[in-house]
Amino acid sequence: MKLEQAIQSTKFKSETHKAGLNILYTAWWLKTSFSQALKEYGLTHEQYNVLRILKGKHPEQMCVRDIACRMIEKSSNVPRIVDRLEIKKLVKRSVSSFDKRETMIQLTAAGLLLLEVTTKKADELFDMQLCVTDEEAKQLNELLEKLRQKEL
Amino acid sequence: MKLEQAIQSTKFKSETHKAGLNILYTAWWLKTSFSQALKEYGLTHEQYNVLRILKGKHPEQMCVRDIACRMIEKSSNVPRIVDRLEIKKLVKRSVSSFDKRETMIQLTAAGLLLLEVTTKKADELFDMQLCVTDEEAKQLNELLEKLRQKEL
DNA sequence: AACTAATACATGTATATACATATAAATTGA
DNA sequence: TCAATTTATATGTATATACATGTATTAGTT
Repeated sequence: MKLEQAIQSTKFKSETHKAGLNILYTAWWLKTSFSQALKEYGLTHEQYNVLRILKGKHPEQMCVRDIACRMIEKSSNVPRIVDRLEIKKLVKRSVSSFDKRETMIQLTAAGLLLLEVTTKKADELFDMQLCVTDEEAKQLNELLEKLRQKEL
Repeated sequence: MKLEQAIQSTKFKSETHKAGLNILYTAWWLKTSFSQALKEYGLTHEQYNVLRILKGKHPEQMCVRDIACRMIEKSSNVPRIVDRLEIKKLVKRSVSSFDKRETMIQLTAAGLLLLEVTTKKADELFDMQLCVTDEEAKQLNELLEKLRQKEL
């Protein structure tokens, strides 16, 4: 669907301005289908993201700060997301012996299992939902990274 | 910044998978600088979005549903965003005389004034922050719209 | 060692997102 | 016409985002 239809607006200040809105809309669209797919497993996409990050180091533990800096949305409140994962017994908290300020997080067996199932679903969704060739995806990645030259 | 640095991850299942994450990250990045710019005016970017939509029809009024379907994030709770704008006297609510179920929303003079100032700021930000040529932006728009072929 | 600053995390608050439910008004159709 | 359905909005709840503050621990300085 054209952006014009999606947000019922036809006049944009420039192609660049339109690109900005197009990125925001596409991200919403992607997040929505992703969340939908995770719903039957009782996970939000932020919770899934934390589990994925933990998997990267598993069976090692990770501290909250290390998780936070790997999150897509940097302003995520990781302690609170971990709270919810802990209630569901998908992760385990423990105080670091190195540095008692640090809380170490580790996937449980249940977390690992759930992650395997949901990852399969999530990967399928990405492949199905995103209709671009490998070459186009590469081009898209280059354009997005150029666009973000000016850092925060 | 490369996505790899941004989320400290080097292995992606495919270029397409990376593109998905890249879109999500870029949207977060854009939303963040946008919100930052609006902050000194006491507006969130959703509140700004509603004001912009209202401006499109001003001085006519719009009903909640019409605003909602023009929002970038379709799951936005427009009545609640309008609540906050109303408290700040930036918009005015009234019951439609056509259909008493509809609530009509209209920009106030204060809302219109604030919008003019913030729009200037926001447009400047878009121009400054998004480092692509017109041609690249056009390409980006085409790629995003192709990517979204499979609708929700 | 004791004081200060910095760090890591938890927690609090306001707003937003996502979705379910409630309420009132309009529409449909028997 | 009146009951049932649909529509428009409001409201409630859980989670997330964005940011400020609190608390414990570590690191740095004198």
